[in-house]
Amino acid sequence: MPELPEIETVVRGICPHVQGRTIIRVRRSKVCRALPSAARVAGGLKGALISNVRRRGKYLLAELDNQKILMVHLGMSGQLLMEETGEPRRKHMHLALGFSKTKMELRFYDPRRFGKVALGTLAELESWTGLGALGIEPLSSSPRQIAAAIAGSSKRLKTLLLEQRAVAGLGNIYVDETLFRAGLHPLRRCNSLTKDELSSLAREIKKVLRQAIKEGGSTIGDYLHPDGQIGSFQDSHLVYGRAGQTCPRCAAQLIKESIAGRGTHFCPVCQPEL
DNA sequence: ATGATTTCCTGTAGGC
DNA sequence: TGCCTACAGGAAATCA
Repeated sequence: MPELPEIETVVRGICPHVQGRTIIRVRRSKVCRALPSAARVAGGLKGALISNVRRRGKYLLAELDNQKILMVHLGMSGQLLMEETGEPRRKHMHLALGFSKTKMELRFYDPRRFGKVALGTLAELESWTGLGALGIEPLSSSPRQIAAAIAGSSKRLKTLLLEQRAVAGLGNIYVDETLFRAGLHPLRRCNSLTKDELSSLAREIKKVLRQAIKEGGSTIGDYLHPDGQIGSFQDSHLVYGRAGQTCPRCAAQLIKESIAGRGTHFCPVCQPEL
């Protein structure tokens, strides 16, 4: 499932291919989920030049020269791939952008269709999607700022971190990995953390995300780099997907239970409740 | 306000 | 091999 490190990898991967290029061709599928509508998005993209590509939380934002922004959220199974125009499309391609001066096409695949595409001004995108309610960017915030964003809430750690409203970009994998590394039980209330625990959590969030980006993200199931390569951070997962195995820190068995509606992996010994 | 539950979807894995 | 069911989950909507 694409989270902050995966989106960051996608942004870095497609930016050199599309920045400064004009969109000369748009293809879309009937089931493409787009705001305000697939037809409006396709029409609005044609002829526009992409001036920059950046990331906010798990949203990819391609800024155009006409004041509008193409926003892509990969949802669960979305992929953005650069492929040659002549290369046959695989199943579930929802959008393809062809550019001037290159044979490479930007293709959006999304089998499970939890992804989203939108074209509008920043203000429009913020009102149409969760983009407007995003919390701070963990990688451009200090540990103190991250700690402050988490500290006041009465919510459970797992719930708050999945919500995107306090801190943006973490999903199920990185929340579990971060909480394990900080030695915190996912059901702990945010406002119950000591100063040291908050500080440790904030530092681990940054550390995990930075390392994951360095390793090209986690490929679990669908996620691929825009060039088709897989990430390798899954090899560095300490708890995610390792239920039943031995904790890398102690002798205990890692467990998985449903918390905040998500499969949650942790060590009952290293991450004590209360 | 919070939290639990449901919805959207398809591919994959498991049982038989 | 094939059929069936359960499960995975990001974000938004719904309900208690």
